[in-house]
Amino acid sequence: MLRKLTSVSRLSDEDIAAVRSLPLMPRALRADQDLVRQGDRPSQCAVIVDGWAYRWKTDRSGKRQIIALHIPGDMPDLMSLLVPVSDHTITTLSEASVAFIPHAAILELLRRVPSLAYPFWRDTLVDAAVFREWVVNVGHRQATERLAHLFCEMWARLESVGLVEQRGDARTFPWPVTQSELAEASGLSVVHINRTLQELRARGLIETQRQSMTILDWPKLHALADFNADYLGLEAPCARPR
Amino acid sequence: MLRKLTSVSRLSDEDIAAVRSLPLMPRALRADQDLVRQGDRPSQCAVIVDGWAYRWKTDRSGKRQIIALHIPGDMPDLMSLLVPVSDHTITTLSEASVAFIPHAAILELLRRVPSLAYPFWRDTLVDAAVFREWVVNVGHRQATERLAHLFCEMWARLESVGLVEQRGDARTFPWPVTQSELAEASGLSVVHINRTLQELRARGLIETQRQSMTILDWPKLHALADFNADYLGLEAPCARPR
DNA sequence: CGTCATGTTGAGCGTCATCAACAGGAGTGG
DNA sequence: CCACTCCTGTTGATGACGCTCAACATGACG
Repeated sequence: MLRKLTSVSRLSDEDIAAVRSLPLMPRALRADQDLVRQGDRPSQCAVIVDGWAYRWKTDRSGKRQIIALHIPGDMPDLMSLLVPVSDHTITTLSEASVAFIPHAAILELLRRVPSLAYPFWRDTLVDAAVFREWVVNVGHRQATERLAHLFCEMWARLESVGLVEQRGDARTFPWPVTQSELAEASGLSVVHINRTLQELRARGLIETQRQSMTILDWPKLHALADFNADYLGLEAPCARPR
Repeated sequence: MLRKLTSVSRLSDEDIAAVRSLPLMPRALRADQDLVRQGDRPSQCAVIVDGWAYRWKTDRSGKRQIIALHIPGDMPDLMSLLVPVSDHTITTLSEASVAFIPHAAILELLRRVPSLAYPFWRDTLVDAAVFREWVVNVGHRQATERLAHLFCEMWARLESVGLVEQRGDARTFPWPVTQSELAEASGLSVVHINRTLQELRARGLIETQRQSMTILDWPKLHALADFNADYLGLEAPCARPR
């Protein structure tokens, strides 16, 4: 599982072994548990091994905005290594198993093998690219396109870690996200999410099952969303310097 | 000017000298010139010495979404060091002077002084934090609060590089952003921007001059925006590892 | 069998987009 | 110096997209 960490990030060589040597503190979590709270000063980073998590902020009025969804292989608080105080909360979306790695161990590793900083750094850059795309998404796409884009993104990310299933044209993947969480992630109301999902279903683009989602017509969904996966940095794992 | 690069980023010591030794290729640009285009593979990073720039993406229909505003001291395409292909375009907003630094020189510097990677890395993390806040901003704030938040953010960033002027309660700073650019940055229409600005002026919160803006009532604007500057990582420059 | 979380539907209304027109200033060329 | 154009800001009218409130349906779970 942890191999994803590096393979998703980008190519590496025998320092995969070095990364593997990092001490992992595995932990099983139920849904809706906080990994990191806003204002915390974590002393370790979390790697999601199984299950989903999300990051969110809240405003004065108490309404939440989900700013990122995280799937197995992600290190949602890698930033805590360098930015001491977290500016948001990270919560499990489903049952999840998470491995914690002490900051000290990572820093020590980077001291021994300085060039390993690049893959981690690049991971945070891809993270930032995803945020940029979310700005575009919530900034000026209509509800249907907005959801379509989100589904395309999540499909692409899940696909890169082998968590999708393709049968004919249908692409199925786990989807533990409720409509109200989807509303908080997309900046729409629950009611409107509901109707927009119905529209996407009626147009034959997607299908939802209990805890999973199926994209029935990828070309159309893709076109509707105006989706371009480049920003995910998945296809061109960068030859890292040094 | 370049001292801002490190001072804004975070504390450093005598390797400021090392950073200073980087070869700079200064260039004067007029407004509306592209620094980097979507799809480019830059071989150098840009540091904004004077003037403003912005990053944007466009969708199929041709409408632009501005995803970031950049001010003197920023390195808007630092990411190009590790992510070869740019997923967006960077354009000058005003007349600007920009210094370019070859990737090779930065990589060489980091090879000599590996721990210098941390300040640069942290810079990209703060960048990402700003994107997260933009997601919240365009995701679920109303027009007036959205603009108020943007003004607070830009004030805070400009203040940190000494580009604001305070006379009594009034805080004045350069503002080369037209209303239609503001619309593209905030995901609102030009017309609505215009009316929202009028409202902010009518409520005595801000005042706009030709190329500058004045915050007349910071407490009220701040409260309206629900602004919390923590995410900018300015007050707690992190003691860097190693 | 009740409770709770989630999903679904309807009605009414508000925020904000769109379309259109116009005003003022800056720069340009005659 | 005077059109002229272009860019920016401003205003009005109209309506759509999406929100809110409210009620109800469904399944999971104890």
